[in-house]
Amino acid sequence: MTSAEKSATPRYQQIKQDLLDRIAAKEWGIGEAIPPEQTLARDFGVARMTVNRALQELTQAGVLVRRRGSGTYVAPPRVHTSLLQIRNIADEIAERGHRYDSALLRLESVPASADQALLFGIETGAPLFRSVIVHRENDVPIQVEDRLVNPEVAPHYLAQRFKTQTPSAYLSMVAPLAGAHYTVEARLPGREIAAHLAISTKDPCLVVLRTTRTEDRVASQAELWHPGQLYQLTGGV
Amino acid sequence: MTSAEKSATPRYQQIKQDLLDRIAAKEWGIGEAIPPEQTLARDFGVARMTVNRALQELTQAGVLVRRRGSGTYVAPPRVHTSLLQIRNIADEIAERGHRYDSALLRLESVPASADQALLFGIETGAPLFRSVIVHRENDVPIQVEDRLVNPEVAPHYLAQRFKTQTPSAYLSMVAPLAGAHYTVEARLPGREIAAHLAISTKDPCLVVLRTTRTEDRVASQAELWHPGQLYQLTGGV
DNA sequence: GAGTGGTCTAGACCACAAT
DNA sequence: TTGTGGTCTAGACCACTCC
Repeated sequence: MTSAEKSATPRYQQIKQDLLDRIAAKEWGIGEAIPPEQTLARDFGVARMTVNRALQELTQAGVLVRRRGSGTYVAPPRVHTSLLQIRNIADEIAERGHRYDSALLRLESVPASADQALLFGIETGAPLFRSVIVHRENDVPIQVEDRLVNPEVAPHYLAQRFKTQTPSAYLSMVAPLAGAHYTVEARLPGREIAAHLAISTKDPCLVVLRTTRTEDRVASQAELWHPGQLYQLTGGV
Repeated sequence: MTSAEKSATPRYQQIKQDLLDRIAAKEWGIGEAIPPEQTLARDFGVARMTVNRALQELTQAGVLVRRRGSGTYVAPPRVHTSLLQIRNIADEIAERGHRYDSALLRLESVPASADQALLFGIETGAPLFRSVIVHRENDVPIQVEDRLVNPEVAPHYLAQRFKTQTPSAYLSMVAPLAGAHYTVEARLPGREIAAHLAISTKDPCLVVLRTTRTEDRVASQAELWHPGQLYQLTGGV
């Protein structure tokens, strides 16, 4: 290798990314075989074990399917249970034939706490954008969305008004989102959330914590608070 | 290598299992360091890369935490479930390296209400089987499972004891399950559920309502109650 | 039999943490 | 400086699939 250059990202990561890009570009269709390890190793100029690691991880992630003695294939897109298909709340309400509206309660820049800094990969105290919005269905509050946004991903976030477009729609417009991670739990609301939802602090809420990422960093973290009785996540297999 | 013996399971898998067992046996406590790769490689009599793979996978599974330059540590227990899969709670707990046990609280035949009759496609007042089980992880109640079962699908349901096999495992054994439907909501537990979960009636619970079907009818409907703070559903895209 | 993935080796150099 | 994990190499043998 002539190169003295140090790439920050390991070789197998680069290979994963390259393969992901080429799959996204439909270089290989669903169910189609990608080149064997030997070939990829030669093409990328690495040892077979390095390609193997990239392929193993993509397989574990459900992107590829491997069959010993046969080959490596592009996996069919995973059908996310609709439990996961947490949709744009405005669309969802419109689909029910109801009236949707929202109110922007906060839109500000806040210094990152240590935890937040770690999550977003920025320095503690560095600015993060924050929006708090209440979403209503037929005038009934149905979700309070408390969102932190990475300024590097959406530098003009604070200039939005979020009347015609939800933050999540805006974000997916300005930055291609590569993935999301969810947690769902039951919690009691604080005073402020309870007030916005027009419920008591003793009424249980369904809280969806959602982290979205672009290719290389965390774009946004949202806490979605719903009255437990009014809101349900549903899905099937 | 003198050995001609073929172990069906690969070496790194055996190493993973061995480490899981030793963690379960509290050979190393939470946050404590396990021996470095070098040492493990010597002890197991394998190359460092083989130990490395075992440790990588346990790290990815959340069992270990690794810090470059420092060491490998036993991760704090997670209490998570994938939204994506219908998993057996016993397996899930075992996978975390924890101790699972359960208690059968009720096992009876009940007359179907009108709603239930409609759901199961039987006549109102016709018998339905019902079981109530509390599932525990390291002696902490983590789920109360209140389940109704279609007697036509599992006629011998009441003869089970559900000690070594959960109802869901039993059902998928006696009847091929064709699909499932979920609802998740936040609710306050009634007196009985709260007692079984050892929480207060004011503590919010995450309730998963799950209906499973065979090819042609509803096999079972379950209410799975979890303490809101202890239990989270997680998923990603 | 040829080609594929699954696993394993015995080294190596590096970045980073602890000291 | 020493020890740790992170990565990579250039081979190897095997089980399996496909022809």
